Parts: sequence; C-alpha cells; structure tokens
Amino acid sequence: MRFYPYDFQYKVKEGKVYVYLYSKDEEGKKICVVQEHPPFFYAAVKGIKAEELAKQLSGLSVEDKQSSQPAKVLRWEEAEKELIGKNEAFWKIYVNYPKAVPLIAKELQERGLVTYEKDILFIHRYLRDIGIVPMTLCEAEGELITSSRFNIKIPVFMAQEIKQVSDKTTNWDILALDIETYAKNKEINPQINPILMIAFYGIKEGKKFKKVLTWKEFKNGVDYLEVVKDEKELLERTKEVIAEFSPDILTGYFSDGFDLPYIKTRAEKLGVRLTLGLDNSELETRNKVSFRDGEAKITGIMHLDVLKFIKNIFWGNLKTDTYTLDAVAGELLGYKKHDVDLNKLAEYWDNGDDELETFVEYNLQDSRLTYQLFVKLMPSIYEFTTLVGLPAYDVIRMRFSRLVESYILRRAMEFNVIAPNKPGGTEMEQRMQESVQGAFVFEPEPGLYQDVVIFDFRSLYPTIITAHNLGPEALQCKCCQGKTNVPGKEEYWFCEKKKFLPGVLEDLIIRRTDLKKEIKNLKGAGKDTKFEEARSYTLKILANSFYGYLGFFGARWYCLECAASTTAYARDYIKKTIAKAEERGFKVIYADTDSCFLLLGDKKLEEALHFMDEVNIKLPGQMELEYEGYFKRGIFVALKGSEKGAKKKYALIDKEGKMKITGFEVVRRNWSSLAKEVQEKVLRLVLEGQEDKVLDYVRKIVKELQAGKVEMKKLVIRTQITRELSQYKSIGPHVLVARRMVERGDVVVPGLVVEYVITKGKGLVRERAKLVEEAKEYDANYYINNQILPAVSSIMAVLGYSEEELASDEKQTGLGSFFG
DNA sequence: TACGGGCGGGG
DNA sequence: GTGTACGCCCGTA
Repeated sequence: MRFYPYDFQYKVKEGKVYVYLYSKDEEGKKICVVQEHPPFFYAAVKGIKAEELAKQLSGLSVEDKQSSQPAKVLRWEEAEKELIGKNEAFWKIYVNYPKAVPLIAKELQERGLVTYEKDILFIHRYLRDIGIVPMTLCEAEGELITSSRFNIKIPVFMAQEIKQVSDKTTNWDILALDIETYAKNKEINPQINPILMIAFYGIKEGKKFKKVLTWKEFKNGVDYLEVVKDEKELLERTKEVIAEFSPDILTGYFSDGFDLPYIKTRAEKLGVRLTLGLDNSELETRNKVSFRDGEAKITGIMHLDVLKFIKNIFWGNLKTDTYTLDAVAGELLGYKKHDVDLNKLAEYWDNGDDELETFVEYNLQDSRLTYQLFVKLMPSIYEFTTLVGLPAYDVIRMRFSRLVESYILRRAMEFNVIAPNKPGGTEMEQRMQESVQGAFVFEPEPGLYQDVVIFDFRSLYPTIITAHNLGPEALQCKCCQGKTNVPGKEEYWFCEKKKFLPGVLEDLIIRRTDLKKEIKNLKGAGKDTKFEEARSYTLKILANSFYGYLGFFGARWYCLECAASTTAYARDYIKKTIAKAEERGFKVIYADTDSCFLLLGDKKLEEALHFMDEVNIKLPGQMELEYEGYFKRGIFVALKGSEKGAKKKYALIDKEGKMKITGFEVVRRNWSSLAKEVQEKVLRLVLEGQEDKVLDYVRKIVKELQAGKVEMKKLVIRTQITRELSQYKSIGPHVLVARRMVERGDVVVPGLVVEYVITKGKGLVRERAKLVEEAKEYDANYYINNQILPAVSSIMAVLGYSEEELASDEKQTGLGSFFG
C-alpha cells in the first residue's frame, strides 16, 4: 500500500499505542494508516550497577491522575550513544503510553538518574524513529481493516511496517475560508456578535469552488451566494461544505486566532457540534499564552494559517512590516482587498440593505486572496516540512530556533547522537544574561564617493562554523590543544576532526550549492524551478539560523563559546579583507559584518576582481568572497551633531540608475509624504551628479510651502492611538486631535490611526494639529523646520551646507529664511 | 539609556 | 499534549 501521510495523531487502545497517519493514496483518496509504536526515553547509566538499576526499573509504576492506569516501565535495553561528542552508556526505557514518559522520567530523575529525550513529542519521535517524511511517498505492509473497530470516516489500513519510498509528493486539495462578523463600533466579540457570512474558495480536481453563506435575504446578483435560515444553519452548512469538499489543507488568514475560534465559540453557543475531524472529533481550538498564540486543529485536515507561516518564517522575504492581509497580498500577489467601509456592515445587516452584496464580494475576495497567498507560499511550506521532517501543521507554527532544533534532532538519529536536555529554569535565566560580541562595522567618513565596488562573504556565519568546526562537541578538545586558537578569543580552540553539529550544517550548505547548479541547468532547459528555488531559500535560512541557535537560551545544543567564536572569526576575516584591499592599493570606505566597500580609484574593475580571487584562494572550507556589485556613486552621512560617519546609513546608485538606500528614515510612518519625497529626490540628485541642483530644488519646495501651494495630503502625519484617551500622560498632537474626534461623534478606539496636519496659529504644536478637513492653512515653518530640514540636513551637510547655516539664521524661520 | 507595557492579526 | 517560554516598539523615568 503506497500513500502520502500528512496529518498524525496517536491513540492508546487496549494498552497499546497506535499512530494514525491520515494520508492520501496514489488515487488521491484519503486513507488512515495505523501502526503500533512504543514510547521510550533514555537514562544515562555510566557508573551505575546494572543489577541495581534493573531492580529499580522492574515493575516500576507511577500513579497518573489523568489516566485510568498507572505509568509503567515495560522493558529496557542497553544503548551506546554519543552525547556532546562522547560515547556513553545509556539504557533505553520503554513505557506503556506516551504520557508515561515524563512521569517515569521524573521519578527516575528524583532517584538520582539523569534522563534524556523525555520531552520530545511522541508523533515527532515516531516520524524520526521510522524515518518517514510527511507529504512524501511511503509504503506500508499490512491489511485493510473492515470492522468498525475504529471510529474513522475513511478506510483504515493496519500496518506492520512502514518505510519511506521517495521524496515524490502528490496534489493537495486546498480550501480557504474567511468569516465576516457583526461588529458595531468595532466590537469583535464572539460571545455577543454573530457570524454574518462565511466565504470559501478552493480548487478541486481542476475546478474552481467558490461559495458564500449568509443568513439574511437581500436583493443580489451573486451566483455563489447561499442564503440559509439563521446562524445555526450557517454553521451546520459550513460543516457540510467542508466535509463535501474534503480538503487536505484548510487555510485562512489569522484563522488560528480569529476565524476558527470565532466559529467554535458561536457553534458552542448555538449547540452545533463541529465534528469536522476524520475521526469524528470536533474542531479543537486552544489559547496558549494569549489570543495571539491560539491554534485550531482538525484531525485529518491540515489547518494551515497563512499568517502564522508568514510571521514565523517568511517575514524575511517581505518588505512590509505590517502583516495585514491587505499589505501582504498587495506585496506578494499584486492585488488587494476590496475597499469597503466595514463600519457599515452591521448597519446594513440590521436594515437588510441591498448594499450587503458588496460585503459578500468583499468576503469572497478575502478568501480568494488567502487561497492565492497559500498557493504562492505552498512551495516554501512544503520544503520546510520535508526538510525538517515534521507535520506541516507543526512546522508553520514554529520559530527558527525550533525549526533548527527539529532538523538537528532528525539528523541526530542517523549519527546515533542523543539530544542534550533543554535547560531548566535557573540555567535558562543565566543564559539569558549572557551575550556575545557582535560584528565589526567600519566607521565611514562622511562624503560623496565614486566608483564604489562591494564584495561580501556568502553565508559568512554558516561557512565559518563549518570551516572551523565550531560545535559544542569540538570545543577545547584535548587532542588539538595549542594548535589553532580563535582569533581574539585565544581561550577557545576547536577540534580539527569534523563533529556532528558543524557536519549537519555543512550538509545544508553543500546541498544548497549543488541545488543552485541544478536550478541553473533547469532554467537553461526552460523548466519551472519554483520548488527548487523554495528549497534553496529554505536551506539558506535554516543554515543562517544555526548561529542564532547556538546562542539561543532555550537551545539543547546551546554553545555560547561557539557563537562568540563565530563572530570573532567573522571580525577577523573582514578586517583581514580590508587590510588586503588596502595593501593592493584600494581605499576602503565602509564595511559591515560580511561586506566590504572599496573605491576603484584609478584601477579597473578587473583588478578588484583579481583582489577578490586572491582572497578566495586562502579561504577555508565553503567560505567565499563574492562580487556584489559596482555603483557609480555613493553617499555616506555624518551622525547628527557630530563629525563621525553614521554606520548602516548610506545610499548608492548603480549604472542603471537604481538606488540602494539603507538606513535613511524615508520609510518612517510618522513622517509626511512630502518629507519622504524630498529626501528621496535629494538623494537621487546627489547620486546622479546633479548636486548643484539640490539647493534650488529644496528652495523650490520651501517656497511652495511658504506660498501655501503644497497639497494638504502630502503634509498628513499619521500616528496611532495606542490606549484609552484618558490614559495618556503626555498629550501629543494626535491625542488632542482624537479628543476632538470623540467630541464630534467619531468612534475612537486604541488602534485608530489619526491623520492630522499642523496648521498656522498661536500656541503649542499640538494645539495646532488639525484633521485634514478642519485644516485651513498649514504651518509652513513647522514643515520646513520639523520635516524638510531633518530629512535633508545630513545629506546637505555632505555637500557643504553646515547645520548652522541651515538652521541658525533666524530661530523662528530657520531654513525658511536661509533658503528664502 | 534602562525598563515596563502593550501590540500584533481579525470585523 | 512525552511541548512552559513572544519579541519589538514606544513611552516614561
């Protein structure tokens, strides 16, 4: 029997532990493969008499209040395993059910034994034990069960043996869901307010599926709308729609924290049992620490919340820093949510207004966006799942530390390595106090530069860790003492024999290097490389996470010495690169962590590339200095009120006129769009060699401001209300504006973004802050001195206009009178 | 500059 | 569910 398992659970039946693998078979039908698997953990037995230990273990049982039976030791066997580089003796201790593991382990711990691997999820342990990878092709030997012994909606196959066949996968049926709720005055409360609509969007067997359910009649021309009697029926239909579509993957946007918990709460209130699970279990929601950590699980269906994956894993690929569906869809898909006024929904609902049709379309659009986002992210989700080898449900809900650790745990099985224990409370507190010295950043000299060439080390930290074997097993070994010490950290040295952790990392790097070649070939042959590219990205960020993992306080393989040595080597390499460049006659103007900026001067690009080759010949392992690019011009500015060059703040322009801007505040939200526009334009003029035009340009803007010709909307400043208005101790402009909004009857709740303009008149700035529609005349001087000047002064200082010149002249008018 | 509190996503 | 674990930004002291 061949199948693709995708969701997993275990059950204890008649004293035996069974794993249920919800799977698709090769025809695309669902099947549940069941296999027995024993729970176990390890105990270190070095220096303990075997008979003594056997006496302790035999017949050991611990009372379990949660269970009808006590936790029991069933049997044990000897096992030699490697712990932090040393082979040691352990006993593998089998118990009667998964939850017995921590109970028995705790008991033994209290009796003075040291126990290991007692806090690994049983399903995770199982997948690693038998060496299968979710969502890929497996094979089982066994038989179909015909009896109804199992209360399962799909056929059950009892397996004696299961093994991995290949990394082939299959098609997955995906259904996206989105709800709209009654929310008068933005009140989002499932205890009070009903669900008004539910939208579904999916594709099954090549056919588009779209549906919106609602329980109000109104005139409409929407063919995918289904009107039911009431909210209760809406929930019943929801259950049916999902069951009929029978998705492998159910997706939503914040559905872990909003849609599914909301549905669950309403269902409970209305007495609807949401038995969506393939084992007839109900939709399960739980809140962890807070609402934001909630999860929603359905047995036999992968519920994958797009937002979870983005916030945990994919954020590094996005420019946006707000993860609203609108922003994320806009960036990844290029189109957005429908523009409706959500505050009107409740009102229309109460009146049964025909306008409700626009909300039906809005609702469907959200589910469509969610579906399309999911499809777009699917290659990445799939690659993380198969690389880490755990269920997709778990993987998308992990942060990098746990992804890395899960990956290492799987590899540990292959190398007979036992996992070190997680730190306890005090150990962790101590670790949280510790930190390591970071990267080297070269202090640039403020100025304008020409012919800038940038080199950078490809995956610097991972390649340092593998090239120098920076793993906990290799730290300060006896055999290599006195050979090579870490530069600048002479108290550390690392064994020259390749060890487990750096080896695991090296595999990731090599796999990626090979994959990149393959991608090149595939592309050359005109093939689609979506999944290969997702895999390459996955390998890269997992490798990049190892450094952080080594210094992460909760890590099993924590090694602060390794993390400190990684940055120490990095500082050494970049400084040596700088020295070498200078030796070859290049002026180095900047460097940060793994990059080095130099000036060509009177040399050719070929000579710079030759310098790079010279560096590369001497680099160990996978380390490599790469050519990042050539830039016509670049500008580095000074720190405010200082001669010193600002780090991580510069702008460059390439031959095609494309600007690379780093660190300039153009993106900050509480700046007017005018300030952003002026800053960007000034940078462009400077970098395009038209610095003589800068003064005229800024003058022009200043004049326009003074003449009152600038559009109001370019002067709008946005600030968020973050608490109840009465709670503010310091009254900023936005608070006063919000108070007036309340007076005129607007709903002001925390989260509202107030948009205001500073106007002419007497008094404090905050007293002159007005809503756009209230504002008659903006305060030109405010915008000149508080928006334009700060945005351009550091850039103009490089051109020789001093801060005093710009600002001092006359205090009241400042820049205005200077430029005037 | 150090610390504590609140936010995020969703309607 | 054999699982403890949020991290960043803002405002205030």
